[in-house]
Amino acid sequence: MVRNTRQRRAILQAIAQASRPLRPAEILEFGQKQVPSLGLTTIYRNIREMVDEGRLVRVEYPGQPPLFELPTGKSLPHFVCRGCRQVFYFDHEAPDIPYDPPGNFIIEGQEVVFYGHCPDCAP
Amino acid sequence: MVRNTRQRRAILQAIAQASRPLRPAEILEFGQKQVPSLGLTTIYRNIREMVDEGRLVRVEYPGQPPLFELPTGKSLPHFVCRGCRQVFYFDHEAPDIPYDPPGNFIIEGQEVVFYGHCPDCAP
DNA sequence: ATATGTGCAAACTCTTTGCATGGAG
DNA sequence: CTCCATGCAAAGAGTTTGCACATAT
Repeated sequence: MVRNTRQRRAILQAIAQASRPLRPAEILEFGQKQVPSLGLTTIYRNIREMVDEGRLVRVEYPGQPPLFELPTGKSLPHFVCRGCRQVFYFDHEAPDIPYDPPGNFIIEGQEVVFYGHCPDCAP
Repeated sequence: MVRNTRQRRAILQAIAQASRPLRPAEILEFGQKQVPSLGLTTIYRNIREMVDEGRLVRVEYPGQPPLFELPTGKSLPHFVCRGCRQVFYFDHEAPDIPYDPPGNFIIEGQEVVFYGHCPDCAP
């Protein structure tokens, strides 16, 4: 039984209104404008549940703490620049790779990371 | 001036002998078989330098602390088990993905991560 | 009424930093 | 003999947990 609390509404609203993925501390900051008593613990507990339910997506950038955003629906390949180390999303989906796994490994999904140089860091 | 210490040799040897990327705590565990006094601080300081020099590669998977491995030259696909969360290497190279990058991005390499269940965690 | 959700403080994990000692060159 | 490297302890980020109180249903 999932309860519809002020806190949960504030958390989702904060993420929905942002134009970029947010850190937990940022969700707290924005959420407290709706519910001033909101605590970090509640943020963590709720984003964890929401990620498990698929209502939220965790985004990881190398060497940084994770960010959270609403699901976009597609799994876009990302690109790590060897110059500035920034991470970019490519906006077209990458084709699946045909791969025959050894032993009894069961492949259920895949992710592709491209490395190279972004336009600003072109060698 | 980089010094060739027992500790550095132990760290590199631990990583070289492993059949999978290691966490800093695992590097410590294996390295202490060579140099019992080896400390975690030394691990962190050295892997950071080695990564900067390109003698070591940092591998990041969502929701996990980073792992470290030697540069392979070829891109062996990694496999992350959704059960035990361990990371495995697959020993055959994955075929390159034909992908046309947007704008002026230059793709120099790629890495593929498969997700699923390993033999021990088969559902 | 009742069980789930919240908020505080404390615990925990991973990583970095300060500083005196150790050892490679 | 000089410095760089090491190891300890402590500090720092980010995250999780224990527990009493609040509140949605």
